[in-house]
Amino acid sequence: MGRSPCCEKAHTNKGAWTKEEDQRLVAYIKAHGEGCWRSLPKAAGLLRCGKSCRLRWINYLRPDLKRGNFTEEEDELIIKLHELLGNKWSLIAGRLPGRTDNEIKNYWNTHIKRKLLARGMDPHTHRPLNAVAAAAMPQQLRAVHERHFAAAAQAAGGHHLQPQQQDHLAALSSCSAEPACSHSSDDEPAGSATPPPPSRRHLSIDLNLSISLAPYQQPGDDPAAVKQEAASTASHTHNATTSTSAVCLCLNRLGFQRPGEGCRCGAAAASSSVPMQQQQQQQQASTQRMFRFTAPLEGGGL
DNA sequence: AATACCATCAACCGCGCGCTA
DNA sequence: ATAGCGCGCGGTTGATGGTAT
Repeated sequence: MGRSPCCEKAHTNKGAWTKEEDQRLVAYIKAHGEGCWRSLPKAAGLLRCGKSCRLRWINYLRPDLKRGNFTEEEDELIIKLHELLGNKWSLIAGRLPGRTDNEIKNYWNTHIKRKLLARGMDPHTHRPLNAVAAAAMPQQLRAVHERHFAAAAQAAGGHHLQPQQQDHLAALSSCSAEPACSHSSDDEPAGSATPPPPSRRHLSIDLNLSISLAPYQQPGDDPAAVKQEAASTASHTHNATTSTSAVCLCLNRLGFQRPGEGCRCGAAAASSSVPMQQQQQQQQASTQRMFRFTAPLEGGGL
């Protein structure tokens, strides 16, 4: 199907925003709230495209934005989340209060990429740049590595994984295919022959992730409904693998717009019978809640 | 002082997804 | 079932400021 332009481009301003435009946008959103970006420019008296207004608000004008440099903790968190999620900047941003996807994306491209390269890491794969050596990792060494990781997960408590889930989790960790753990900090050159205890290596940053079997089922859930939902969830993640196992990432403010989106969170999806106003209130509250994010594991299932 | 080069980041663009008529 | 719309996302671009020569 054809696609209509997002707005009338002939009569819109482009480029940097003026102070007056900012003030108009802020005043309008304060009065009427976010949303309806397409009609907002006209209503607010702005000669801007709706998308441009949205971007300006989200990336620059929102009152809850944290300005200033990224901390070392934020750096490490971004690296870890990128390792898990890839270039899903909005999801990563959901884990960093006050930071926007655009900001993180820019920061990644200008700072963190270089930082990882300096560590001898590939910023895309989070593996050592010497991938040939990594591929030749002896099976025994790999097994030892994975055992370390599983033990650490157990020691961390709360996550009782099936052996194959442990394998999957280990596979998610770049360490699983590395001759030596390369999650080195600046004072630890990559390629050290003896991997330090995984409990420190892998769990030094609490990502608040939980592992569970998909679909996430609450007591009292109708099994048929759960089954149906599992199918729907799989179809919008990675084209429905045959696997039923999933990594369920319980992320605070992961980026979902509605309760229940992406997964059956304990916070519960808003019922369609709930009045619109109540749903909106729930939606607002939900941004401060925990959500679960499901994605099928690589390479099949249990 | 002038110029070139580089780094940063705000903003734009195109596309995909979900919703609805 | 399908077309159209609105929104959000990720990649890219371009303006600007800083630094090196």
